[in-house]
Amino acid sequence: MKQASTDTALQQEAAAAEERPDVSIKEVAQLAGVSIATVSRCINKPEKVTSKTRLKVQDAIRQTGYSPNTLAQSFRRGRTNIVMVVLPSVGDPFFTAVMSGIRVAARAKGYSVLIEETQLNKMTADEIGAMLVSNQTDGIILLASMSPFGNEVLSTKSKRRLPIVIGCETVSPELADFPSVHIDNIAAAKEATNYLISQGHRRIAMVCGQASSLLTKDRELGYRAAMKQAGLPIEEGWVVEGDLTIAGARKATRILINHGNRPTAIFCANDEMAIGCLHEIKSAGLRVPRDISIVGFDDIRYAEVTAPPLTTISQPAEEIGERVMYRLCRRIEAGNGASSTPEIVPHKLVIRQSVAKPTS
Amino acid sequence: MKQASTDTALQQEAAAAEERPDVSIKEVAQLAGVSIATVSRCINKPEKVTSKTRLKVQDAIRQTGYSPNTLAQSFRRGRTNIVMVVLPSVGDPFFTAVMSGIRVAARAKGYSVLIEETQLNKMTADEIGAMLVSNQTDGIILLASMSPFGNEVLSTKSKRRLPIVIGCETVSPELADFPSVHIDNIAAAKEATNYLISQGHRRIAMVCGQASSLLTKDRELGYRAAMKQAGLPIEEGWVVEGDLTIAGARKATRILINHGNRPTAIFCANDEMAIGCLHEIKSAGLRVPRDISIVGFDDIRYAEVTAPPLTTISQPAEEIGERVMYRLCRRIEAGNGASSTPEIVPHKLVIRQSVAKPTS
DNA sequence: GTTAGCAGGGTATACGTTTACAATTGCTCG
DNA sequence: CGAGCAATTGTAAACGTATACCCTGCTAAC
Repeated sequence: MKQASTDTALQQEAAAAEERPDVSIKEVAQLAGVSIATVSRCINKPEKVTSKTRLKVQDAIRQTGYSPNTLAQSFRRGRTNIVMVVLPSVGDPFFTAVMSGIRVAARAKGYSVLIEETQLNKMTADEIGAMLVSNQTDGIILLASMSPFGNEVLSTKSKRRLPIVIGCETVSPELADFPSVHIDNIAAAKEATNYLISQGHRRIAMVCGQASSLLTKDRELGYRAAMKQAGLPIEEGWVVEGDLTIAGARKATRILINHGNRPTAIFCANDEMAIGCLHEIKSAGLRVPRDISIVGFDDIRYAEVTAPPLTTISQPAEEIGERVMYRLCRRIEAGNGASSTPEIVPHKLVIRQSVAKPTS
Repeated sequence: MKQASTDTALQQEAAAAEERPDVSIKEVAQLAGVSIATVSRCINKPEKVTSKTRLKVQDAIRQTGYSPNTLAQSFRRGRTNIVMVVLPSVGDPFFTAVMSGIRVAARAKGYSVLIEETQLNKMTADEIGAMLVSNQTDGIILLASMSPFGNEVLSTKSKRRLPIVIGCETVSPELADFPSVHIDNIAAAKEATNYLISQGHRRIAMVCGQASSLLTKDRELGYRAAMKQAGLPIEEGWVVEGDLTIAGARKATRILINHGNRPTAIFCANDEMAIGCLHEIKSAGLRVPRDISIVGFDDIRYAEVTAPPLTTISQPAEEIGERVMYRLCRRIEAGNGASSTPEIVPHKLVIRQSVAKPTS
């Protein structure tokens, strides 16, 4: 009896010291008078355990303030419940929208998400490799093209059976065995360009992204296809490269404004650049859309609050995020058995006020 | 000899099967003809090993395509080299700028970063707790106030010695033992308000953030202080709550526009809302700054491309991010011994064109 | 030539969990 | 009442790494 009361005191003490950093399953087992296996089962497969012992164990857990050591669990189970998403830049509102979608799906499935940027501090292929190799993650979502780093990195990981899915980015043929979800960038860019053409524009320029970005490369392809189809020439110097940022686009736009044969419309590979473009045109004392029309791409949330509001291609960003995350989950659960057909989601041309009929 | 050549063949095969998922340190040791301890030392403390054996081991590593199991390492060492950052929303350009700073510091220090949002799907206190408890991280950076969830969560973790630092957010007294880095929000808001007053405004309203956000609460405090100091009244209904989003601000602004005693200037608790405010005013057929002046807060990169460009308070976002990450590192390395004095970084009023003298 | 010192490498244990397998208990049914 | 079976619990091994400790052999100082 005396002994028992001492025990109780000790328990109280343990309870007071709540959340000591070092309570392990062992102490819980001891306190509950069961084996560690039983404690483990109580937590992971409660149905495998008598309600009586379960109660004992739950009490002990409460008293010790025990919570399982996630590191040990990850180690033992071989999974971390963390997924990595690789994107060009967290600053781009479009990608953050996709991230939102990813995140809600991740939460639903019990995953945390680790974010890596490729754009920031231009990573080397080695760094990318190192990044992918550190198996702290159960899978990877690529929102950024890895092609600048060589796709071998990917196939290597693929061999290692680390699930990878691709979002937004068009998938190059050699990566066809990765699931992907994205819009039809070529068709969308074509649609944007055709809209300008339908408004009477003939001198249409483009501010595209870096060559390294497949995604924007596709948009350039769509633009060129539309121009060709309409029998319109693309003058030397009408396709200039921004770097997907406002500043880059301003520089690019200045070139277009000073072009001997100034375009009456500019198609930008994303809205971020369209905003830069818009601002640069206004800074030059020209007016949008009267002097130059602009079409953007992505329909970020700032697109409708610019002056004038931006005509642009809208992508279902959150939806892409959710879908891509679910695809990844399927890959994690079912292995390479899970389907790898690309999932094409619909885009939409959103007409606002940055396009008018040309005056010249 | 024959045996040897067979071995070689096997090695080649292993090399071909590069990156098999299951090469462990054991196989490397066997191939190199040393113990696993030596292999481990070669990797972690190369100076503790003869260059001859080091070479042997490195060869073996190359041939097997071995890379250490990060999960096992984390488990053994008790650290993951992952830090978590908790912020209200990844969509806000200000926070993504802070994230950039965090990320460069993290990269420099060899950390990955895990992101959690509080705003998205309103988390419950329990969820927050669970989030913090999963010890997959070596430390936490809080860019969002935890006060809506009760600060006990934090003190609990603190007891567990999980390093926590606070960024951007003003630190409430009971959390004073956490290091923090932020601007003086009250002073900055005062400065913004005083600028409006100096331009002749007397009817100044404010669009503030949710009550749950200490950060924006401080800005409201600064605004009120400046008004009081200038002897200006704050009419009933002049302080309206946005939710830090464009949409929320538009709703709030509509109320202000329709106020019986319409303000001639509006101070917004962040730029995101200032953009919404700006747009709503223009939608109502009024002009900025002629009819209503606007001052924002944060100086996000869109602030200079609005029409008119936004007068706002600039924070050194990237710098805050870097500093806060370094503070966290010090906490991780030195424990609670590391200093916990708040680090105040300078803000700056950036005058653009959204403020004019009042006409009425 | 002997020994202290030391550096390099091996042996073996521990980290906290999960789980296959063994052992025990309790129960049912003949 | 005992055999057999199912349900429950215990035992112990394993995951891959890092490291404390020990052993070996070499060098240098006397």
